[in-house]
Amino acid sequence: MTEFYKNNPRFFIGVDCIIFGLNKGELSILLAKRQFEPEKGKWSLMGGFVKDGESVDDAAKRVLVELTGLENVYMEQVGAFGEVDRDPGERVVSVAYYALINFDEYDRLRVMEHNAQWISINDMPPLSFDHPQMIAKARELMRQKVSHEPIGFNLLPKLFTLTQLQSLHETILGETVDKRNFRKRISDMDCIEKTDQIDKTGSRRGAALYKFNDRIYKRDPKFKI
Amino acid sequence: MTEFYKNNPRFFIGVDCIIFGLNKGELSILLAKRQFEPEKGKWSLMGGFVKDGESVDDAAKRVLVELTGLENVYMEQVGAFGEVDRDPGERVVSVAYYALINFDEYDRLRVMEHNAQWISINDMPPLSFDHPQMIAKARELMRQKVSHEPIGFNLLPKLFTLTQLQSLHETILGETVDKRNFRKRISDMDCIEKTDQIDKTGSRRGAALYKFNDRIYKRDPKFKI
DNA sequence: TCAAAAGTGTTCAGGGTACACCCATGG
DNA sequence: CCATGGGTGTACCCTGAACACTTTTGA
Repeated sequence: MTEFYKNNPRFFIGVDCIIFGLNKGELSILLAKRQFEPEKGKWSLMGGFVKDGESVDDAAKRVLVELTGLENVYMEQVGAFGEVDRDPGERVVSVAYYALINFDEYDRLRVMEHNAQWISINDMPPLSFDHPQMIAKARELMRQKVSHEPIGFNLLPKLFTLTQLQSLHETILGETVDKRNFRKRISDMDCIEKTDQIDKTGSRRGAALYKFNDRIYKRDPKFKI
Repeated sequence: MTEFYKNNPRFFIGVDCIIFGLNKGELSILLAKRQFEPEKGKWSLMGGFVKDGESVDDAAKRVLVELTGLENVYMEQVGAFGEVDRDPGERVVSVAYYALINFDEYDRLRVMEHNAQWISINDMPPLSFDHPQMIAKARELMRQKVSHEPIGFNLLPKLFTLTQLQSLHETILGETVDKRNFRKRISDMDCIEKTDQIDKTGSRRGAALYKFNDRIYKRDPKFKI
């Protein structure tokens, strides 16, 4: 190692995952009650440390797999959080990521083993460290993206009703939208296809199930909701 | 330190600053030819290492002051770059920031002492490490922001002509805009005020000089160009 | 007198928004 | 038969886009 590097200090680098899922129609985050100090007893994002020989992105993916068993999940970096005292235990610079997972597919056992629970974003308990800021920034990034890129489908089942899709968008955007206008925009988009299947669980009448067609989207990546 | 932390490795944490300025009307970045290995001879963003007891944001501000003498500069975090081999010399995780500075105000001497030069973004030389990706992401973030928030004025003199402002926006957005439509939008915004001064350097006829009124903007923070 | 940049309005189309009622079904 | 969510069309407004000529003045 050259002189250039070795006069500088080294730091722990953490990753924190803001894992979004739709729990009974409610946009929720996987949180765990901390089992150890510092901030034992507060709720906390799922995190870990970057290992030797592991990229920061890979560390985040590893944390996600350890907790949910899911690979190839949609993830975005939220940013680095580097205040000196952000972790009262030790100096840790943390890189936050958000992930959008399909609620039907994750490994229940792993989540239980980590004492993690789904908490609705409308019902956040006190959180440790700077995790509230991480979540706020993640939600803002998601909000900016959801209207222009088809990321919302990562949160929905493969087949979904338009009411589910609209409700998800309303939650992410934080505002209601007109049902007819919403459906008009949907029907203008080739990449959202009606199937011949019907969902009978949400209403007596039943609602048509739709699916997102990635191939069509890739061929003509326009998207506007 | 608890067991929880101490089994994890520590890393150098770098900061890299993408310093934008308007050099003779050209959007440019301060770059330095690397004086030492690794990648000696290639061009490089201005960077440094996070020190003990210093936040990551503060490290970026320190690098900016060391190079330009400027404080209270507009800066945004671009993100963390954490690939294992991104720096061939040593494992360094780097957090990139972009800064928008007023070209009239920086300290020429400091820049010279660091062998830094302004290079137009249209004329980028080969850059070291993952600096091209950092610049690309910074430009994308700036592009997203410039139409909705008044950040462009950080790059302009206190008094500027509408032609200068339009040209800046065109450079950042990467597309030309109609002069009349642009000026119509400007005149709709109370926070951009015409002064009674005239710039005679850009044309024979002379162009009215405008200024950005931060107080008015803060009172009614709407902005749309 | 001419080159070079500053400055100025109108028209049109398309997208976005507002809005209310009937349908199908299970209980 | 009724409660519940599913599904549908139109009219208007307004924003955004296109577009060309006159003015000023230093050289």
